[in-house]
Amino acid sequence: MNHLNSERIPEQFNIQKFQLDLMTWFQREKRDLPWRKDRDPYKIWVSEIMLQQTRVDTVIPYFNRFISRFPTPEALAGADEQEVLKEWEGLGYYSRARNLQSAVKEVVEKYDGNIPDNPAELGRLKGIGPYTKGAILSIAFNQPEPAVDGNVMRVLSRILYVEEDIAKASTKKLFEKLAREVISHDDPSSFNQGLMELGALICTPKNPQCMLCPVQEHCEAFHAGLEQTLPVKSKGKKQKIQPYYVIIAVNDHQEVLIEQRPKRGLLAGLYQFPMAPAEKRDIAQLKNWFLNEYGLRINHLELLGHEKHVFSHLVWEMDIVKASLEGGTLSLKRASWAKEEELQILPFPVSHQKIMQYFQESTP
DNA sequence: TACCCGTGGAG
DNA sequence: TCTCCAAGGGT
Repeated sequence: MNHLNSERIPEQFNIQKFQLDLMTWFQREKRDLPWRKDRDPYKIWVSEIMLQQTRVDTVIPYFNRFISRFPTPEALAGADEQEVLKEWEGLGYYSRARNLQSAVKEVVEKYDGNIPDNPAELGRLKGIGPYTKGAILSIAFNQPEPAVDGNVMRVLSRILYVEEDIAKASTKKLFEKLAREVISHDDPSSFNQGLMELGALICTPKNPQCMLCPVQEHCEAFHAGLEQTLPVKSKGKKQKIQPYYVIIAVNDHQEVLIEQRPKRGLLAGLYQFPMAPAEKRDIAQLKNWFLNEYGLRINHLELLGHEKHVFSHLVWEMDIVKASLEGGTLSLKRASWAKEEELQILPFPVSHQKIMQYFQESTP
């Protein structure tokens, strides 16, 4: 059905020399990163989860704080989930944090705190997919397992002239086969990290620095003058726009109304200010909606401003309104009143940290 | 398979 | 301002 692996490797491709050139360059040029100070599998694991779809510069401070707070699998396993989410606040893709803690708990319970060093057990842990499994096995345990991420697909697509669409999920399997063929068995850690480091520093998506490339002589795309056209990557679809009213409701004690988001889905388990879908909803309907949802009567509404927040797959257009409530004790539902100090302890998504600014500026 | 799931930086 | 993204995984 599909071609044999060897058909994808050019006849004249010198695997040994390629490995040597790549790893020699990596040893000389590798960045001094916090998770490269030792080979603690736990730290490698945490770093790999944080680095998923996230830039190195963004991760560094989060990694340092996280490891300082949870230095061992036992420390993370014993922490409150809310505390873990607070450490993850602002990093995005929050299910990573939940899955990481869940998997670490399993490691502590089933493996006495020792991270598994085999593909089967490691790959069964929550949040560890094919890439992360290979990264941990190669970097922490020096096993010759492929770790194919976006960097590796881009680099190998150019080196070996692969024209398959790297945006398709099925294409990753092809690159895993190719990586398995060219990986160094002497130093799988340096080889895999070298491939990724090359993708991050030299073989970049736009304007690759071929003149500085340590494996230029091995690169099919460069020889063809087509390094700019590879890899082939189809475009994603546009984000859907969602309009909302975000309500800042303050009581007589200068407490503000907040709620926890559902345990599943977008921003799961994080806190937020009440949000009303604004689709075809006027002020009267908004007051009615608020009464139904929270059991509180709005007296007057004041528009404080507008914020746009862009997610990977959707956009929130938020009108921020301050609600003055009718006096007296009413039957509060669903949400709760929070003091200023609680807002600092609970995890909020960045979109609602923006709202928090409005609250703090409106109440001296 | 296609879609869901965040954020901030670069050009 | 707009587009593309950055060391993916879950469902």
